[in-house]
Amino acid sequence: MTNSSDFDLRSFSPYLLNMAAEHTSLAFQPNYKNRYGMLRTEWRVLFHVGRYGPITAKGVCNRARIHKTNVSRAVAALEQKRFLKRKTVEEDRRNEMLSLTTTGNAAFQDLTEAAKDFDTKLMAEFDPEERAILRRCLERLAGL
Amino acid sequence: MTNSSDFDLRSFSPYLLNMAAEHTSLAFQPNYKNRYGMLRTEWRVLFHVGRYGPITAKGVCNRARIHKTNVSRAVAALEQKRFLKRKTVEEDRRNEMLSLTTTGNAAFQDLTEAAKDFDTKLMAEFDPEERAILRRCLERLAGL
DNA sequence: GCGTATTAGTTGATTTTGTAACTAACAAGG
DNA sequence: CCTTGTTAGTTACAAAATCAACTAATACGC
Repeated sequence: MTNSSDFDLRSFSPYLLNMAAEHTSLAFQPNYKNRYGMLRTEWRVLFHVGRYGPITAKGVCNRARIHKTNVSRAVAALEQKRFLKRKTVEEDRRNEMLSLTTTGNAAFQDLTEAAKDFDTKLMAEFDPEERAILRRCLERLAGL
Repeated sequence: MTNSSDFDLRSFSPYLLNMAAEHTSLAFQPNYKNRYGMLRTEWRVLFHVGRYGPITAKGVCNRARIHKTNVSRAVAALEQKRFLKRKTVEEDRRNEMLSLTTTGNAAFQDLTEAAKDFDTKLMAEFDPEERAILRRCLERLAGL
């Protein structure tokens, strides 16, 4: 009974989740990689700045759950590519407000549309209740 | 209408999947990391060898969808930790059959039990139909 | 005010992963 | 046999994520 031969890794949720996450992320990757030369982290930061900005790097960390060193590097890269600009907050000079440039905003709009479409196609395979359950489960598993 | 302010990254499945995958994987990590000093890839390879072995590295690649370089390194690490042994197949000396040592098998049994328990606890939050739907969706999204 | 603690953000070193080129063993066609 | 092609697995190199130590600015306690 303690025999492990009845346990398949596919029954192990973290494993399945990783497979699904990798598979879908990889499928979306060309959108930001080929067209804008962005990394996954950069696209995520760009999204958060576009959607919730002006916002501080710390704010992005909290919302996106990305470590501050990675945010820092992504911000530097996005700034160099002229997608994003920063402005020190005078009341507390430790903070920098991040916002998108016109170019950055265009990319953001474009990628957001692509993401919407991508997601719609992905979810088209499931019916509405399934989608709702899937989403609820994932949010819960993600600790949101 | 083309406005992106109504689109939250939490509505984007690849993102949600990544969050859920990271969160749950991180929660399980101590089991193989602290107790056996293994990396995630090593634990996955150990599992596949234990569950489906004797098996070749290539076989692990296919089943586990891990790239051969990573399997190669994980096998080397597991071998050094005396969890696994290899034996060249004499009929075709390109192949190596991988199998667990006694120590490796003990770790495998132990970790498999831990994985079962972990998954049971994770899934306890959902009712049976939800679980079934979740699993079906994930398998589909993972391209299985 | 002044020493200490905190916080935002950056930088450098280490580790891990991914990519590409490589070796060794075999297979197949001539 | 001997060239060409293919497969299993390794190694070397580049890209990326993680971790720790650092700077700069502010807050707090006395």
